[in-house]
Amino acid sequence: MSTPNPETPAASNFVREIVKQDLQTNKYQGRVHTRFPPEPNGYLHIGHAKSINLNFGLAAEFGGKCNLRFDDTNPSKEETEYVDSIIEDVRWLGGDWEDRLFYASDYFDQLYAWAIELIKKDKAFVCDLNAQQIREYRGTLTEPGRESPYRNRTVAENLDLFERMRKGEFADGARTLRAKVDMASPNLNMRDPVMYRILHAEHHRTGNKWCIYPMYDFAHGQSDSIEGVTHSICTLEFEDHRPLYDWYLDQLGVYHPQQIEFDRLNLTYTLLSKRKLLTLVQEGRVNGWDDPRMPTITSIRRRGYTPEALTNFCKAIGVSKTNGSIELALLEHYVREDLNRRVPRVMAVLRPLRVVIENYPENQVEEMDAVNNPEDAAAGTRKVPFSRVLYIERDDFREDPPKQYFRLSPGKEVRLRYGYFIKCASVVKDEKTGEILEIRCSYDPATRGGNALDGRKVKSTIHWVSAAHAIDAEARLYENLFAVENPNAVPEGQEFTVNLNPNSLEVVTGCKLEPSLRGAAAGSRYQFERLGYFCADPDSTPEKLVFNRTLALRDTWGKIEKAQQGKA
RNA sequence: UGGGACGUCGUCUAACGGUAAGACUGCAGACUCUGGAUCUGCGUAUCGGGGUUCGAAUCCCUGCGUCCCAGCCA
Repeated sequence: MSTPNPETPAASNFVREIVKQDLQTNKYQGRVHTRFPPEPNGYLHIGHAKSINLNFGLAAEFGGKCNLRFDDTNPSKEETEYVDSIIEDVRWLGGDWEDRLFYASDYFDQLYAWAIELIKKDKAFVCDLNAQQIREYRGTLTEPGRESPYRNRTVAENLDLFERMRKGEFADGARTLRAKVDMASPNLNMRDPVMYRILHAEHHRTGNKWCIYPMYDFAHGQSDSIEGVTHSICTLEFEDHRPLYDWYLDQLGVYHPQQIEFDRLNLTYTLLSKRKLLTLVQEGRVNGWDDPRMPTITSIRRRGYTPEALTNFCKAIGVSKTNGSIELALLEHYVREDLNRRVPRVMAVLRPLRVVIENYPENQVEEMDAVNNPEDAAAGTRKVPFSRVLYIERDDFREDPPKQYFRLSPGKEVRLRYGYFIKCASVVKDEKTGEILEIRCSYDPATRGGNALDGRKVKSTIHWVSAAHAIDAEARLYENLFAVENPNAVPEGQEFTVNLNPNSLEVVTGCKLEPSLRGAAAGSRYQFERLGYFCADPDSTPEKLVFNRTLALRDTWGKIEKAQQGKA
């Protein structure tokens, strides 16, 4: 995994305890072998990061191995596009599968042979019931199912029919191969589950070689077995499948890994369902799978989150079997923690307000020294040009300041970061609209660099950019994609999209950046001082930089102001 | 109403028969050339009821609540 925060202790969890115990009892001859088994039918999201961290993390911690295996048993949903993105994402998160990149489809021949073996053992049969009929025969949660009328075919007949299924003699859905387990089992998965279905579809890897494809249950455990997996870790909803996982392996008499289930990740204000995320993409609610508002790994990367932050987050949330929901704030905490100590600071003005310093010489430019990262002395300093006309944040000036507002207002003095102390003398407004066009200030030459030799204090330090030297940019500011804590809670008869936050994206143009940002490479991360963490977007061009706001800084004033407005 | 699983601060996780701990959030304060960062302090929890035990979050019984399962999806 990516290097975790050294201060973050590797939290224990029940899966880790099982692995430790198995090591102690030498259950697998000292081996630890896990796997991450995504289905290539969508993009990976932050929930998968938890699983990746668990599986690869366990292998790394105990000197074991972790495979990357695509669970590609359903050709109708799976695509190479997804395979490629998944490989990229797992790698970005730090997962190292070495040379062990596998596909369930690698095992189709072996799986087919095993199916024949089960037929010969009279443990499987070809069933002519259609989907609807199978459902009816299955019974319900409270009533047992009935046996298929085709259950007692002879081994020879089954062998023949299965062979003809494989040869393509039958239409999709016409027949299935089913396991003979127990139609009266209280566990629906054991009521003669389908092993193979007929699907005349091109597979992304095996092409048209097959027209029958194994079901997940008949493929997963055996794939684990073939790969020598010791601990097959999956999510809670597969708990009911474990008896079947075990049954197939036992009937086949092959090496038997153990399946362990843990709770999938839930995050507040976030949806982690592939189906619903697909809907958002298809309906154009977001701008694709990598829209920075999405919880996909590719989006998170584009937005500026780091793999290290994700790893620390995954370590912190732990692994259990409790179904709960992690507060988004926790994720954001780990992102800020990581970005704070590694990312260079820079000055940028999102919504510019022109400031003219009346007593500053017309054509003078001074190069001010600015610290790149106060958390990292090795990051050094840079020069920032200062001149008579600057931009400051509109929000940093109030003509009529509310209580506790420390920033610039008429007659008040503030410090320009690394610049000078300035005092607001007057306000220039548009006569018609009343809009503030610019403010006129005076500076104190004795405060160069922001230091007052006389020990004078100001209540506030604000950021600025020299107008003549500024670079134009666009900033994309994000809020939660969903307006409610639990986007899955949908009012009767409505779509989950009603929970979408209409303000999740705000595009701000005309932003002014300090010149050191010129040519910033896509993916490079910065802290725009006092505003937040930003990441250069691939949409950037040499003419116009585009930045995504990864996350805002903690905003104490914003809180105070909100509270004040709440009272008023 | 069948089966499987799970209930510990607001949230997540720990405590493995022996003082209920940590992180996040929240609130208050200190410090600060980012109202950032950092530091300090405060607060709130064992689902209910019975039992076993010197002692129970932990073991037993019982009730309640939540989640998952009736795809030829994974």
